Amino acid sequence: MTAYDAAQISAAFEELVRLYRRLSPAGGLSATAAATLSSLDRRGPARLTELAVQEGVSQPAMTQLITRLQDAGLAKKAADPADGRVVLVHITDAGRAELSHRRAVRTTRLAALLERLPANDQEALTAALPAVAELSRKAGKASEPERSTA
Amino acid sequence: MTAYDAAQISAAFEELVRLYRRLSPAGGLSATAAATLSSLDRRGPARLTELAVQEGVSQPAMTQLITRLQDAGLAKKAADPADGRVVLVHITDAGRAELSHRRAVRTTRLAALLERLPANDQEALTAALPAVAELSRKAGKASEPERSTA
DNA sequence: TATTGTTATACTCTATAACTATA
DNA sequence: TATAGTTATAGAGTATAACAATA
Repeated sequence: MTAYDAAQISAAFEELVRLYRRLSPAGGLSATAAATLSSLDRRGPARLTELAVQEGVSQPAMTQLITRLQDAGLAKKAADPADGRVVLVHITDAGRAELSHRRAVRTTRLAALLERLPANDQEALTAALPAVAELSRKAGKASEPERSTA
Repeated sequence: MTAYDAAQISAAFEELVRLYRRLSPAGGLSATAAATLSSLDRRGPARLTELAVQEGVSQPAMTQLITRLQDAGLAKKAADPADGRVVLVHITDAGRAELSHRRAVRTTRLAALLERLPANDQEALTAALPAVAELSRKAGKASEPERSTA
């Protein structure tokens, strides 16, 4: 893995993010809102501070974002019985439905593009999936060091 | 390429976009500003309306974004000699330098993660680069961009 | 005292509507 | 009339600072 390879992969990221934005459905949720909701769906309930760090926004911004999600019925706040200062944020069924809808739209649009790729390109993308998962996992560990017993 | 494969690749996109956001330098430019500047760099001068459509924002929003970029010295507006109504937007040397800096930061951070991946994962990512380029090319040829949140 | 979260205030970025200038 | 862009106004989303409540 040379520095050149890293630069190439980084450039490919730029392309993919641009493509992702084009494939994503319009309306409703901001980028941070969608990412936060997705995190609540994948990882389960979380504290406000935790979510703020995760998404790279300030604590007040996350307070307000969660308030908006709650007003929209997509998330809800609950008290932590063990610590009165803590707010635990949960995704709601409506939140899951919204996420699911957005993913379905994106996937449908992406599938239409993938179909038009040569077979070897399709295979290369599929073959890279475990590497992406591992990369994401390592990045997650980097900025959220503890909390893992392993 | 099954529907399941498409869904998996779509999910991997979600992970990559999250990772990209975390790797990107915080200061200065908004996501749209960075994307617009990058487009001006890659594709050359463009009209305001063209840029607005490309980035999925309104025309007034693009007017203001370009004004901000111009105030920051990163882009400049020029008249189109062929049509008095048209404004052609150019990137400046300072704009290119800013882009270059942002890419360097992102690449450095990404390289640190890539180094810690097993060799076969590194190879799978490198092997997927041509497929990403092709995917991006096909998407570019497809219809107009959607408004992008999520 | 330290941690968790909220409130107050201001700034950036965006959209829609109404406008000006050119074709 | 149609097109390219700007100005006016309002709202969403964000940050920093100051605050309240709990540990």
